[in-house]
Amino acid sequence: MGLAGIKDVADRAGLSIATVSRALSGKANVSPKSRQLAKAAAAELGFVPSYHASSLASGRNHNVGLVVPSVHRWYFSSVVEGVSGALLDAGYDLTLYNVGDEPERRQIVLNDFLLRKRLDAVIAVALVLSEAEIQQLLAIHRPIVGIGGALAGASTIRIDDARLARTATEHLIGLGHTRIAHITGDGELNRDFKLPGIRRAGFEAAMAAAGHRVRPEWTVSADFTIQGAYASARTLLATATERPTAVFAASDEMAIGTILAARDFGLRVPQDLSVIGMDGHELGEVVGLTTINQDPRGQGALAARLLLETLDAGAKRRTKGAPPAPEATDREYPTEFLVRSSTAVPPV
Amino acid sequence: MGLAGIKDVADRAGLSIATVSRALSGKANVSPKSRQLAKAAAAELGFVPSYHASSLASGRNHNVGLVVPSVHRWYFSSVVEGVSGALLDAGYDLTLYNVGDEPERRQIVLNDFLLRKRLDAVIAVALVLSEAEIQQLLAIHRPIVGIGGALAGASTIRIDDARLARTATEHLIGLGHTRIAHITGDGELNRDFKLPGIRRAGFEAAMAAAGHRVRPEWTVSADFTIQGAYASARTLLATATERPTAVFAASDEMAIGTILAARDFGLRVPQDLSVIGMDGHELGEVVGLTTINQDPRGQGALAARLLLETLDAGAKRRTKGAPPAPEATDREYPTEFLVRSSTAVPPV
DNA sequence: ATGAAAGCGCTAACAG
DNA sequence: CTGTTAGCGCTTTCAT
Repeated sequence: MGLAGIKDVADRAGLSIATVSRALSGKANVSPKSRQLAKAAAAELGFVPSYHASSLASGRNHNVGLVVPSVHRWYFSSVVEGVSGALLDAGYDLTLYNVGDEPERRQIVLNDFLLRKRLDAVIAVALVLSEAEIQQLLAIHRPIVGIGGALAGASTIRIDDARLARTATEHLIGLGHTRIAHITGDGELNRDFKLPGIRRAGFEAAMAAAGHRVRPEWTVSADFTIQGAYASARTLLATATERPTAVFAASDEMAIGTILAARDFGLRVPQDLSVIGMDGHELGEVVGLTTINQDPRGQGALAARLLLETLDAGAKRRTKGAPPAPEATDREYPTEFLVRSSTAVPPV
Repeated sequence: MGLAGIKDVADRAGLSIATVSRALSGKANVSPKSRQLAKAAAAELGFVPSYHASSLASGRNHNVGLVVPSVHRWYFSSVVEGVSGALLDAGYDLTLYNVGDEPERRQIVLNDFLLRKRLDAVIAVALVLSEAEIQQLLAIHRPIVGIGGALAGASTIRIDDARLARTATEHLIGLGHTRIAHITGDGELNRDFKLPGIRRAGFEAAMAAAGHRVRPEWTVSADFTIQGAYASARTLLATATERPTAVFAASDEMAIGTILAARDFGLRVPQDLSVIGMDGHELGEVVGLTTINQDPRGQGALAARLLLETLDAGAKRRTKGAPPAPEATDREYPTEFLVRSSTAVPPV
């Protein structure tokens, strides 16, 4: 009990190591009877193959790396759940790299961890990688897929943030709003994470197209959390005169923070203030948030499935020179506009 | 470039493979000059060691497994962040097992994934493992540490949930409340996760000690999310007559859901209803939630550090029979009672 | 269909 | 201090 090698299984089954290996890994050229024998012996001994040995010998790791800025944020943990589920079902391990804010940590992960040949593939979420960094990864023959971020040369799954931000803003404009504020991301975040800028550009494009003025003092930034946006929104809404009639927050979390802040000032949503977000946070339901639902969990699951397909297809080619034809596809993931009760016509 | 083995480095440095191995892994018995040579050659070739080969040969994996019910929930993602940071700093990989609700998945993770000998240790969060399951893990000579859950025979880091729940309830009682409701966890959750029951017991003990009646209809359950508790709290607070004057929610998320529900009914917190939670969710600040702050991130980091120490100490003993003296310590992590503005004396 | 044998890339005694 | 020699536990040709 406890430790049992393939050798033990072979002995117990009265077969050779080679046959047991083939039998257990579902390969062809094994008689039904031998396969039975091998499986029985393995079960009896509680045999679990050493993945190190098997990886070393076969070149397949059954392990994919997932790089995220912070699992503590809603969007990323959603993606992680999606990726995790798909991987677990396929018998793959998931190695998580929670890189956080510090650039050094990002460097270490990119230059050391990811290159240790332990991973069959890597999924990078909302991470802006340089062409060189991507090449470095591709150089070790590992497919990469990006979620929610632009990865030149690698496959990506994403939504069209610019267009959707524009759509969200247009919803407000369509209701008759002209005095619209925007909550965007912090400068801090923009470094490796240019999404706030993209959504902001969408907002500004919609405003410009409608001929509405974007007031600089009505574009405030926060850290993409409820509490951060709450604080920013309080500042935004503090002055009763010259108050916007609507807010487009660059994320649902920030939209929710805004709604909480509005309530503090006695502002009714949507009668006094309309608020729209983006992403599809579960909490949006509770506060009746109008939003555009992207399904990060689904995106994660899709990314994992695509990767697994690629890996199954490419089988083994470890020593070979050519990358497993990444074929860099860029898919747009479907979204859903959810009109709930946080948006309405502006007050008269 | 791209692929370079230790052999290439040895050739380039004019040293033997063995010396290069020693030099690069910082071992003793290498002349400064040789070490320099080896490092230079490695750098020039962009050599990154294969962890499979190295693990297979040395028995050390530089990889710890982390098992959590759901990274999507605040508490768990906090722990993951803590563990991740400590591990990354130590050069360790983190393999994440997000087991979710399905018992089958839990089984698979426990019986297959964790036994694949890829892990040096495992951290299990809020997971109730049977003695047999723990023994199975210990049998493969891997230390286990549990966070927030009872693991017979393994080391654990946890808070005294029963006592703290009691303390929280007593805070309410001390303010003069007698009509106190409790929001506990779903039956669903109780299966592998008996924390709700423990906190509930603490609540009931405090009530009994004070001679207050625990009304069955005032103990409602939810799924430990804001939105779930919001729904449950709406039911609880719906009837204006016979309404509790205070609520002790078994988690901050549920306390926040309760506060949101209260607002919907026009109830002011704390004037009309006092609410107290437990855990230390960041969002608690925004709504002024009185709570008991446990620092899950810190707990995760601590668990990881303890494990790393054990691993460094035990060095190698792969083939040896005896476990690396787990010495099953059970530490209580410090907490902090945070009185904010969601609790006050009951309405007259 | 099966077994023998040759590694996968590195570490760890063991001699020098 | 350094090189030589065995493996770590599997997978995989290659014969049979």
